[in-house]
Amino acid sequence: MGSIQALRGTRDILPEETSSWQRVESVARSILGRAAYQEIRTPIFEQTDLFERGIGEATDVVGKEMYSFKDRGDRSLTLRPEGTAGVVRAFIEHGLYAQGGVQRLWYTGPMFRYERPQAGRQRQFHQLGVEVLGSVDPRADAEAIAIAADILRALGLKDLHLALNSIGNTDDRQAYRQALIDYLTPHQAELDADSRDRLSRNPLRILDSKDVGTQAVLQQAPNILEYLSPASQTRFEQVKKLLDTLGVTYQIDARLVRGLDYYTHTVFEIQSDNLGAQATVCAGGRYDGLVTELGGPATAAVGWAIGLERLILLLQQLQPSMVTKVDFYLVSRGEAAEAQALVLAQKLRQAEFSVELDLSGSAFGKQFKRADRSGAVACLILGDAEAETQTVQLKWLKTGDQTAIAQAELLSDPDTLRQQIIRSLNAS
RNA sequence: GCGAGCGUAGCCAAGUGGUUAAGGCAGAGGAUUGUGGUUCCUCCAUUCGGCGGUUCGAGUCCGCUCGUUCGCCCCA
Repeated sequence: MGSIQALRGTRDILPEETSSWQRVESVARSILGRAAYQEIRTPIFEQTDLFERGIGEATDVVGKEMYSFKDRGDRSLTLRPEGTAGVVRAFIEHGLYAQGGVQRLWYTGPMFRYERPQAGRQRQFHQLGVEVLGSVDPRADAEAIAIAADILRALGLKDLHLALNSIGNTDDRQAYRQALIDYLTPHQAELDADSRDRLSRNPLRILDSKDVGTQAVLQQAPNILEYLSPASQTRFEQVKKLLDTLGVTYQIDARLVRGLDYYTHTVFEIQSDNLGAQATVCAGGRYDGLVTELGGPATAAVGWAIGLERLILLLQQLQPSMVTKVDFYLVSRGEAAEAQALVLAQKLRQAEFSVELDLSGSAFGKQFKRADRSGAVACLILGDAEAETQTVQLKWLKTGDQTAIAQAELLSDPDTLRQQIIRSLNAS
């Protein structure tokens, strides 16, 4: 192709798809609003440092997936690869902690990671996420998880499962990490190359390797849940009990570790079997250390993010998106009539009807064909004869009934007109 | 970064060495110069992602390249 195309890993969301996106946003917005979450909008790029410190230098996201560049002032900037770091930065920068209590925030927008695109994964993708800052209470974890489940359910999604785990506090994880290294080191030869590599760098990540040999070795590996301190254990028990009480079903997955360094205690993923290799639609957890890590006061926090492309993939498996249809399709021909039609269209719109004005100037026959295809409820016809008398033909496309009516009269009683439209829509 | 598959019109496609690149949808015009969803007619790719090679001859074979899809890594 000689012409310019969208960059690898990016794509256009065309009109036939935008209604799905709008539906997701409006469902999420209303559920979050009822739970007292407030929207926050942060910049799409930040100082590179923020992500390096927040997400962790050893993670793949920071190590090889960031879109980083120098600006004209020689500052290193990065297109945000996830939403939490920016929200926490704003939380600290604006002293939101000073307002006391708990901050419940949500956001949505594009994220960027330099990866090879595949099913459910792009370089520019969109997330909708929440961050609950300022509570250690296990109820905060349970509430956040329940709300995520609510949003997915309200959208009609089924066959999702919630995988849950606790990775404890920093000390717990340190102890477990050592135990895992001790166990795996003698088995090094049986591990796949990637896992062998991670043994020194990031041993926890070996747990979710897809390699069968590695998985076999892991069968006998120590379980992280047995390395939790009594306090961490109690905390995890509380979260589980609260989810039970809420009727949220989950499976414990002791192999579930997340890829970003900031997680502590509760971690979870909501997965689908219908997404190919990238099964996770929503993921999150607790991150009690991140706010201090980024220079703020000690603040406990939980959050999650939904991958919107993946969500919409699932939605479209349920039902193809539908095109919005218009009340009136306005057909006109002849100079005077075309001018009157433009005015009539505007007046109808001001009266809150939806109107599509045919601009083609082609023969009436062609315009009718388009009226039909547009799915409009009724067609308005304005030709020389109507222009002369300031009237318009009103034709109900379902029945073919047609009457002449003065333009002024059409606009004089919008309520009756609206009822007629509804009646026509309901008639099969 | 690695592996595999695939690139023919706006979309779905047939074609697997001989040249006039099927067909369908969508689109444009007409039969019907002011009445749709049916029908009928006409038009709609000097060219097969790009470049180079093999051959008398390439959409078809080979090489490279770009794009895309799926998988690995990793993640939402």
